[in-house]
Amino acid sequence: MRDSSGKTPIWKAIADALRIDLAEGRYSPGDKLPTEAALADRFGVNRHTVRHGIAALVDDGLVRTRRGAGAYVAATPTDYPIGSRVRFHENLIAAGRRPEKRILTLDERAATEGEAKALQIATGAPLCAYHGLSLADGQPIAIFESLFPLDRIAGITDALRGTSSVTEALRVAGIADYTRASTRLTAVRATATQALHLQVTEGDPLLRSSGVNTGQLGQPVEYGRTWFVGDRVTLTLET
Amino acid sequence: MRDSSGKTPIWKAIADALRIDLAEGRYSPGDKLPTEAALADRFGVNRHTVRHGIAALVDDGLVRTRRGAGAYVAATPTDYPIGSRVRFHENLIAAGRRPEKRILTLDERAATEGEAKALQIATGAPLCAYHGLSLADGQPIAIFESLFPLDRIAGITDALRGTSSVTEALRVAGIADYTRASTRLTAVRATATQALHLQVTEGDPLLRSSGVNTGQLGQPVEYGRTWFVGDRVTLTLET
DNA sequence: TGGTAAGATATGTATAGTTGTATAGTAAAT
DNA sequence: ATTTACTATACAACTATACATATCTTACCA
Repeated sequence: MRDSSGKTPIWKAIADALRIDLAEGRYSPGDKLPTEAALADRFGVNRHTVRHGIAALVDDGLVRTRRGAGAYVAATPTDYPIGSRVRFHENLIAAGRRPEKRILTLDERAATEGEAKALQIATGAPLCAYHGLSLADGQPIAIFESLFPLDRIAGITDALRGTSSVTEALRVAGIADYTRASTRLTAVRATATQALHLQVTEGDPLLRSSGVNTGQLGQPVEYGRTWFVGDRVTLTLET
Repeated sequence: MRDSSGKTPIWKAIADALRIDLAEGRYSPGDKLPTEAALADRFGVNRHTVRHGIAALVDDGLVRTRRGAGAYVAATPTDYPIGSRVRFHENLIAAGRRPEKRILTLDERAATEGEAKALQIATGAPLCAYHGLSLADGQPIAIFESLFPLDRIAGITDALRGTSSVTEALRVAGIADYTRASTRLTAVRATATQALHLQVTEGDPLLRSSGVNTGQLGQPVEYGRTWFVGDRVTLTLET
């Protein structure tokens, strides 16, 4: 079920891009469009694909071509059905919202190779896996998975069962303070399971953040990954 | 023994065979794989079976396909540090990659309300709009739009036409140094046009970063938005 | 000054090759 | 009986290349 909203053919996307250029007044009637070769280069496609796109504009009467000369603007569109241009849903999750955490699973298991590497422990070493859901005003905004090395932080599992707050649980387990050593961000598609928990559609864009928190001695105490719903969250970095 | 582990599907065997070819360096990033027909012939199977195998490699991010062109070995994802000093060329050179910028459009126009607010200028004030494509090792990794207030930085447009490097152009225009004042991140879907330029599929997840760079006096000199391809870039935060 | 020829540039046309998608069918495993 | 893995076929979409044809530019010459 992969975005049944229909894929736009390349030639149409090019035609639309040019239509926007016309509508925004980047070209006036009588102006010469870039050559087919230039456009093909700009869009990174074959000249024939550009020709197809231009043909659509000619068909609409927006452009007129002359063999050997070029393509010239005949008219500018009064309205272009490209839909919403650049859309800003800057839905800041600002202050004044009611945060909530919900535990999905909380268990102890062995570390996989990648997890072990991030936490600087041996593959197969025991860890606590805390998988949960973050909500604001009852609306899910992220799911996360936090992993704690049990060799370093015994009793973290029970601590988490009591509080659901990572900071609080780490304090109970003996880690008074911790700092974020690294953060990595990228965008991914929501899997079916993620989509279910986050109440979005499978394939919707998620902002994935992964990072390691270290204790006062520099030893990794938590490896966490969080998937934010792109529509509902904007991360703001202060520098 | 009808051990299921001994019964590898054909498509998987093909994928593994290709994976070995890649791992052993028989193909380098950017190289073209044999055509599906050729592979089908070589392995003595139907083209669809080969396609299934290649699809697995695409899913792993090892290979990229272009309709009508072929299947190409993908470059490994780029780590992109983002902090108070964001410099495209420096970042990628430090990562051992060959950076490149391509100008899509470069013109001067009036600021919209939102843009004016970000740059702390009056709505309708003149600005320079630089829309372009960023590549690493020839592979597109992001598209961006940078806006410069012309009242503060006269001549930036011509400077950009010459160099395409923001840092260099700002230097020519009199801004010796600048730092990033704020960064905001979220995940969005690629539009048809964005997908076209980035050579991804419409709807693929993009990491959108927007931020303001300020000069030494703290005055905004650039308001930029960048859309990174999730598959090809990981932003790393300096702490 | 004006005309003309040559060359570069640009669109139009043709052909073949490659990937993407859809449909239908077959044999084997569950 | 249904599902799974693969085959077979056809067509659509895009690429790659070559060449034909029209236009523009420039140089040259009378």
